[in-house]
Amino acid sequence: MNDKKIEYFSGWDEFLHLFSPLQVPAKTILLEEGQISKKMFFIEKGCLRTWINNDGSEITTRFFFEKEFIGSIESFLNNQPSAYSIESIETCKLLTISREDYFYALSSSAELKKKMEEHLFKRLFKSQKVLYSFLKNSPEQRYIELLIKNPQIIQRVPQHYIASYLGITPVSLSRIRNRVTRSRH
Amino acid sequence: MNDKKIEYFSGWDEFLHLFSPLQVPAKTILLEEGQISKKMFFIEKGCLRTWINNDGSEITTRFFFEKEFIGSIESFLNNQPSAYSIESIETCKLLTISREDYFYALSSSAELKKKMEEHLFKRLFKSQKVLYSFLKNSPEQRYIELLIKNPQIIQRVPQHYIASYLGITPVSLSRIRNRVTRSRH
DNA sequence: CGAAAATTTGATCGAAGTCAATCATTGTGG
DNA sequence: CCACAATGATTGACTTCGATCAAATTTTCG
Repeated sequence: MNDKKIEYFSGWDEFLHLFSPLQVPAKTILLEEGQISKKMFFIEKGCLRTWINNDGSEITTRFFFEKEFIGSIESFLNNQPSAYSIESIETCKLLTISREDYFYALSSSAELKKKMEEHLFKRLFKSQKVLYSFLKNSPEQRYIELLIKNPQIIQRVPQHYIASYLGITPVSLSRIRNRVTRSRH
Repeated sequence: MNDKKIEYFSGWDEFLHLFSPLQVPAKTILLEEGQISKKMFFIEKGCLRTWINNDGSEITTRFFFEKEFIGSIESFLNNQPSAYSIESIETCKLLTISREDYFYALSSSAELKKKMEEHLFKRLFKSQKVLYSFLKNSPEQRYIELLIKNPQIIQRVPQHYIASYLGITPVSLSRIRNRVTRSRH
């Protein structure tokens, strides 16, 4: 592992040996809804999504990109079935760590433990903010917000995933895109 | 304070002296959006709501009832402006605790600290579940869900607050209620 | 009781859903 | 590397449902 990787891992430096590399093609399911999460993944390259099943149709709940950790924390921490699936969107280079090693690292480093707590906090706020956006805004407004705040999602992710993330159908998203780009002519 | 109250407070028993009682009439604002939270409230009697401002119109984000703590935890913990306001819906009997005393209690009791962490977790999951409900369900389905899972909200809270909580207008909620009760005839 | 607030009802509009067809892009095997 | 199949995105026609504006009715509360 080179220095660049180490930089991503502030706090994790001394535990690099606990991670093992994993390369997966697009559309690989790393964790299935209902299963208990045994691993966390650090994304070196590529992007992934989490999704929940809704009567056979998939609803994407979040996207993840380079330098982020992805995993079903709730499942991982409480040893409970995951509420969602994790799937690669692109070919991904990942670093995986087992449940045991993850907890070992956390228990060995107060710094990591604190980071973990902060991370959970941030997720809570983020989740609240997304919810507020649903309460406040129309699908079109949410799309425009995404376009401004998370352009890489628009650029890298297939549209039908984005549609379900916005709570609408691919057909409606296509029409919204048409409206929006037209009005910016 | 009688035994009944103490029972609500499992973990807080030894810190009862840090709380002071407060009675407020309906529609009293206990914390205003943008201000830094100085207090947490334990609800002995009554119900309250949190709400955010959206271009002058209020959007209710959550309801709180007896035996719950209410406060802007994010503001409280990080000493930052609150994202939402806190307001009584009914006349309320509250127990208030200051920021300082709250932290003092938490630092004195590992049990309380653990409870606090678990509480934050639960909030995260709850927030996610509500978000998933918005992604999966129509306003009508969300109303029916509320009717089944949180009947006391329907019973005790004025409809226009519930409407904004569901992400719709009071007019639409009235029509949904009409449809739903009609179909159950 | 009477005023204010909340809820209901009516009419109309617009945006998202659905179904279906077409067009574009991607990816795979010969 | 091309051909063709599969998948994804767009467009059209139509339906449904929530938003809006306005008025009427009911409830709440001083």
